[in-house]
Amino acid sequence: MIRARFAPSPTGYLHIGSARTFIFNWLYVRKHQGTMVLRIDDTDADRNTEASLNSIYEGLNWLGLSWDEFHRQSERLEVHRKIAYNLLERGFAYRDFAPAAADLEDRPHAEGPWLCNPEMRGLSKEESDRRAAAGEPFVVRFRVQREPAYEIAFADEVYGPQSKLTADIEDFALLRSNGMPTYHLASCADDIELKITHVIRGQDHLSNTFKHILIFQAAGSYLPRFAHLPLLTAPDGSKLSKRRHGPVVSVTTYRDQGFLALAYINFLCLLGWSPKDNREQMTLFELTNAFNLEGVHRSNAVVNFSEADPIDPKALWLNSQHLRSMPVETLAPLVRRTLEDHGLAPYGDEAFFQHAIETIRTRFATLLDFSTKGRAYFADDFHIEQQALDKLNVPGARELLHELANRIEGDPQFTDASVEANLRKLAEERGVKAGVLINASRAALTGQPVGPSAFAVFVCIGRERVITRLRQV
RNA sequence: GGCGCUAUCGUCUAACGGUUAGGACGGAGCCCUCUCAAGGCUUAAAUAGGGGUUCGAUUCCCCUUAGCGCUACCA
Repeated sequence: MIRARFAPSPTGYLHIGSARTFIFNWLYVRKHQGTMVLRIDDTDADRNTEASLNSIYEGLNWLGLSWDEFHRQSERLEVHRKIAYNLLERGFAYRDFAPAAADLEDRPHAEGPWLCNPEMRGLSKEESDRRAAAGEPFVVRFRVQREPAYEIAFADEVYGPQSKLTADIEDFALLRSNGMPTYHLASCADDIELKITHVIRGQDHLSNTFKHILIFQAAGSYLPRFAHLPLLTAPDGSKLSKRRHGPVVSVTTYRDQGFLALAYINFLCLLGWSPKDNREQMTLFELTNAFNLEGVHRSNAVVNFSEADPIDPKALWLNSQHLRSMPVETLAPLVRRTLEDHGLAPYGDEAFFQHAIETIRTRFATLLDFSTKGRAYFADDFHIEQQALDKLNVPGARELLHELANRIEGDPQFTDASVEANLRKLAEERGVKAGVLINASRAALTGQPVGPSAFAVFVCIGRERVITRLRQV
């Protein structure tokens, strides 16, 4: 039985890279009928905020992918400490009474990495116990075996065989001087306790995995399988950060930009993974079936955005593809929600509503378009754009539209074909090009210079409103 | 500095050691057309550099270069 976890730390909103990690975990778990564990890694009290936790939920909820178990590390501190003290007891760890390095920059890197403080590492048990009992603060460090040094090896499901000498691993901290566990300890302790079988996470942890294996082994635990994911970067190859790249790194931005959760998931999946059969647009079902760790890349993927164009064009394209191909019954509630969020109460019944969506969806890229470019299809208080105005300002156009309204009023059929016949006849009688009248009609009816076939628009908007709008210009 | 990872069109990616190096986004052009999309067709665009191994390297090995990650009492 597969058990995988997504373990964000609440130090910001849900990051686009974290979202992809969650999605890959979810896909893997669902494909193998396993258990998805959501674990909040909040052991760093100084940096964690409740606001950030909420924003992570917000992002996760929008994606709409569920989890089966939920845990918070801050509520599991005893589990972590128990393991740390067990390691201390058995000599796999020791107390370091040296004060924390005040300034990291001071640490001389010239002669290689810092490995340990030999004085502290060499402290006798009696001495260590005595100083601890006297209340001296200390950090618990893992005693990495170096004499003889040996090679730690594991096979990453994505990156393949990995190995590292213990001589290159520093005595990392397990417990801070305030008694809180570090990430390494808490993560491994919980992975053990929660019986996690697959650790699927960002590649930034690839080299940390050696430390984790040390902990797993010292704790006498089985080893989960590891799969590391390539990182998502900015176009210049740098790490995505809010400070430098702004809202493009937050999942909620895409939601607010009118993205469909599925399209966004689809887009994220294609970053660092490929079904290898040229498929691009895929449903959740297809993604779940196709997903495998073999298809995951080893090199980082760039999220393609710029200041002028903050959304990756491919994401936008994928969104428009889903927008036009998903079942209209599924899309309709999302559109309604978007309209309502923008203070619009769409008129008409559900059939009318869905017909309007069908009429315009192929030329929209996001849900937001329905409330802007598509406003006239759902409400009467739309604004006529300048370019549309230009089409209405053609000499004689308004009079023709008024006449067209009269003829439509007298048309018992009011179909695509009958409206077209009426319009073309009128144009011919008055010696104007049909196109001019067609464009003017669309402008009057929708406030837009462009849009669907004008005759489809007539039928979509409905006779009463068509007549009213044509007479109003 | 040390250790680790990575390297195919601008971007996302495909290619049992043998392909005219394929697809998609974006770009350009054409068709369709009442506008704009959509759709169809065409087109420009890549194996980082150097050595090996091999009859033959995008593919395997080494070096260089570049990028990224870790090297915290952050995760």
